[in-house]
Amino acid sequence: MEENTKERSLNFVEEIIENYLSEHPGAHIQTRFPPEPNGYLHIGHAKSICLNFGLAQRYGGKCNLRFDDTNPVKEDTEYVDSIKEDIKWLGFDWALERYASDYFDQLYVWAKQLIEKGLAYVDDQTQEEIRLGRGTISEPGRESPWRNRSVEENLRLFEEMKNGSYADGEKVLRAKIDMAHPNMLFRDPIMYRILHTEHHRTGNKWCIYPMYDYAHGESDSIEHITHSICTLEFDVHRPLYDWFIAQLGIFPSHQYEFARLNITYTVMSKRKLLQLVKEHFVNGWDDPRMPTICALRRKGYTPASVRAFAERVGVAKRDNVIDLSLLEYCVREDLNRTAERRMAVIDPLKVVITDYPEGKSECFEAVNNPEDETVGKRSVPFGREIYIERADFMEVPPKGYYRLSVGSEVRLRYSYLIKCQEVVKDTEGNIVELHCTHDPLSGGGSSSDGRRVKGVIHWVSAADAVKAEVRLYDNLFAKESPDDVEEGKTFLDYLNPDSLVVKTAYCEPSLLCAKVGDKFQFERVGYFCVDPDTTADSLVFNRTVTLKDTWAKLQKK
RNA sequence: UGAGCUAUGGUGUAAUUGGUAACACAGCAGAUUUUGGUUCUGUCGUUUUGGGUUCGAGUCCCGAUAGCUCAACCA
Repeated sequence: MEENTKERSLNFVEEIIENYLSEHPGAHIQTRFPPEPNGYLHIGHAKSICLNFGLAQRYGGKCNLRFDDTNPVKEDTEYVDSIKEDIKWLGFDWALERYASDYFDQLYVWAKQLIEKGLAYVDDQTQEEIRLGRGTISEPGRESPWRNRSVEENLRLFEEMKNGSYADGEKVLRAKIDMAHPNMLFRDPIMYRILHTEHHRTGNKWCIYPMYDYAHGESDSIEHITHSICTLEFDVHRPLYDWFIAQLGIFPSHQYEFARLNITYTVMSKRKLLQLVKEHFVNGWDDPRMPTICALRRKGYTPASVRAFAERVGVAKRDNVIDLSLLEYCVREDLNRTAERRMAVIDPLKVVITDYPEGKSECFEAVNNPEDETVGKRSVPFGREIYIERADFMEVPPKGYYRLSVGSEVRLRYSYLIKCQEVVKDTEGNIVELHCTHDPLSGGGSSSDGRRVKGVIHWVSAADAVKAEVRLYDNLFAKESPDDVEEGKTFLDYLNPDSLVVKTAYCEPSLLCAKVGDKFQFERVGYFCVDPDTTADSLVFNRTVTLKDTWAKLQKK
């Protein structure tokens, strides 16, 4: 992919890989992206996807997609499908599609081997007893009374567990390690629990299911994963990951951890995202305000922009919070190059060109994309009555304002120079209409006398305007770090009440042909894309991101 | 009986592995511009702290401090 060829220094994972490659001449790397199919992927996963698949591409290796489906109570094929769709949309393809559940038979055999080696036992304690027995962070745990059962008894019990002789929670299989270990995970971790639950792939074949710690390393090993890359919170799991592989004597996969992605003005935890959806603070997983991949797609982000973002945030081990502005920069950078320009008025104010003949109309040529001549030009109709943006007129213009005001002249983009002569107000004093005159010699380009006008505003012919619903999105949260909650509050208290504003816009008629997913720059306003809610007789646009607005910034000061 | 991980401008990430701390985003100022967009130029500002080793330390050593992770039959 083009952005991978750019020169830049190596991140720490790439350094590890280059060392590995130089120490193993002729070897190739194998990575994997291992989501649990229990929810939708978000931008944090996109970073992981770009890392795992990107590394494989860059170093001539392979990357598998492996669903970590060891907990049937939370998982579903619905999520499997959405995950695959998102990865493909991002522009990646996996070598092998695998499931941890593909390995249930092998995992069961290995568990019996560990029992035979005296390294695992069946524990009859209740969940509560096990929890208490584990001790705490500063006190050692206690050994289970069932810890020293014979190999034969453990083997028999484990098989009975598998055969369904026990109810959920009655027994577990535990690794026999060290109940006083400073790493809590080594205090006889649970390897298998009983779950009489149908699995989305194995159906009712199994009623015992392996835990993450027991399944993950072995699954990596089976696939000969050379570099098992995960996020920092799994750091404490690595010794256990290595322990199982060592005890079994199987292919030595190795785990490396990087810091997960955080972005300002949003949350990234699956739990919180689920709550936003379930409690209808947003309209589903693909609500464009969500940080999910499907939401970004719907909002109008391009795969290339998300990839570029993943590349720019870097890979390191320290906790980080990326400025949302970087994500926005990435999508603007891409869309500026690729999105065709159109004119649309979001907050309309009618303008009558009083000296333009009634009933007359004409067309002006407009450049589709100044960054890309190959996409040509289009024709935009003009008439006596047009709409302009309310913000493009001010009765009392502040210093530095060079749009329209009474007596001032502006350029209508691609069209005439107009001068405002009169403001028409309703009985309450609201501006309802502007009366302007035009310079008939200024159409499209130069002015008759070479005078230059600084202000250029966009417009739409009233007679030809196409109405569209535009959904203007802002940050979901009003607080930069909604995860940092003050006493007595929750992250929900920081939701931005204005994260979605819906307006009816007047669009130039060429937009009538726009299809779902099409992306445009509405000149001087922002990037927009056609939402799937669009029907034959109603156009709906999502605002992907605004244009940079230096003027608005100046005004805030 | 606590263990592990991490500390570099506002935010991220680098630093040829001990040799002038740089790049991007954000900010600020200006130029260009029929988008207050784009582009271009300039500018602001950085090694948590205290010792030590060394001609020389962001990098090595020792000690503090701060942040994060771990006590699900979740992943």
